[in-house]
Amino acid sequence: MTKKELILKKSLQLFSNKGFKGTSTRSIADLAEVSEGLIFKHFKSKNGLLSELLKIGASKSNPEIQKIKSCENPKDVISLCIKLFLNIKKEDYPYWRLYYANGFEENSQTIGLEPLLKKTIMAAFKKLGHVKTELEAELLLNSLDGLMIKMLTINDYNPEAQVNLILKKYRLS
Amino acid sequence: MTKKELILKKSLQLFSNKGFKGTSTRSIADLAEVSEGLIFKHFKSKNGLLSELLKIGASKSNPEIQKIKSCENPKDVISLCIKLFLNIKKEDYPYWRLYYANGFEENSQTIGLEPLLKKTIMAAFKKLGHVKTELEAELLLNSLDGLMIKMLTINDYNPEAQVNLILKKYRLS
DNA sequence: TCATTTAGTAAGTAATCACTTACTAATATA
DNA sequence: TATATTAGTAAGTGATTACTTACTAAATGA
Repeated sequence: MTKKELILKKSLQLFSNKGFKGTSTRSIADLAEVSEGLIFKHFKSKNGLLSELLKIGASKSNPEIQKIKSCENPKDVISLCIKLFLNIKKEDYPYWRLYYANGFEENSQTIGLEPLLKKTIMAAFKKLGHVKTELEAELLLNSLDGLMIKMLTINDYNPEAQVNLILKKYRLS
Repeated sequence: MTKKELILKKSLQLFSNKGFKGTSTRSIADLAEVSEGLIFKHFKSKNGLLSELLKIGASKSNPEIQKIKSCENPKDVISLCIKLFLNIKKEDYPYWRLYYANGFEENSQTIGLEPLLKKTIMAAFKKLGHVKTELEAELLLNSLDGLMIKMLTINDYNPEAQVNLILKKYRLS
């Protein structure tokens, strides 16, 4: 593991646990055992480091999202969205925590899964004959966001029972 | 309005918009047009000020919660929980933003409406003959938390259509 | 091989942080 | 009215902040 990768790893850990503003570049350097200057050599600024982390995290979660988007069967689309949680690895929790926390910051106009999946879910509901597709999509996304936040916040929370219940409500199990 | 009240008002505004860690005591003093020292005279520390704000906000929202808790009819309990959003005044949004953002901080083991309403909702579902009352209560709370976060994050978001849709799903409209 | 870029550091920088001190003016209470 | 408490401020405090500078050592490429 290069020192650049070490900085990325340790800063994700700290940002995710103590928050972006609650983490100093000094503490990142200490934990990664590199000089503080190296952070700025590689990422230009603390914000640049954050952007890089969000970019990497997004690209990691992209295949999963793409799989849903390219799905023809609308029932499978809904089903896969609901099951999304079960496929998120523990090691990726810090990224998702960062992603959600970032939605609470100034200026952000969207939060959670909506920008990633709303259009796809709307299309699926339309295929299934629903009329108010936007409202239905938002309802599902709100439920999923609520569950996601719980999963990311509470230690060792197992989302499986909730996932099964939601599947049942949508008659997908 | 006393200077103490001014500090409370302006700090809530800043904490809610820029986050607790993103707000300096200096900036609070500037906005409230008081000396920085006065903040510490009244609230001992920056954290003490935050606690006071959360305490005031909680006491403000308490009557609404108590009304739900003292409700005999289980259908009314569920209905009132869902309609909770419609009764939150725009002026109280900053408090709720602070409350939810605080749930994302270190150490917090709960987030959102769960600590306020879970037991009450479980009891209501039990009265209505549900078996898996905890799962059902969590599902409802997740949906409501998701909606709440959206309402607090997105400017001028109107939750009414979502509220009506959720009421419909629970056959309460 | 030699010049240039890259990885890396130690030791700064000014600005900002939460908080304190030492003080005055107003207000309440006996 | 005398005394004690409270409200309020100006000017600090040392520590920490994100970031820079000036410098090596290693790798790379023509």
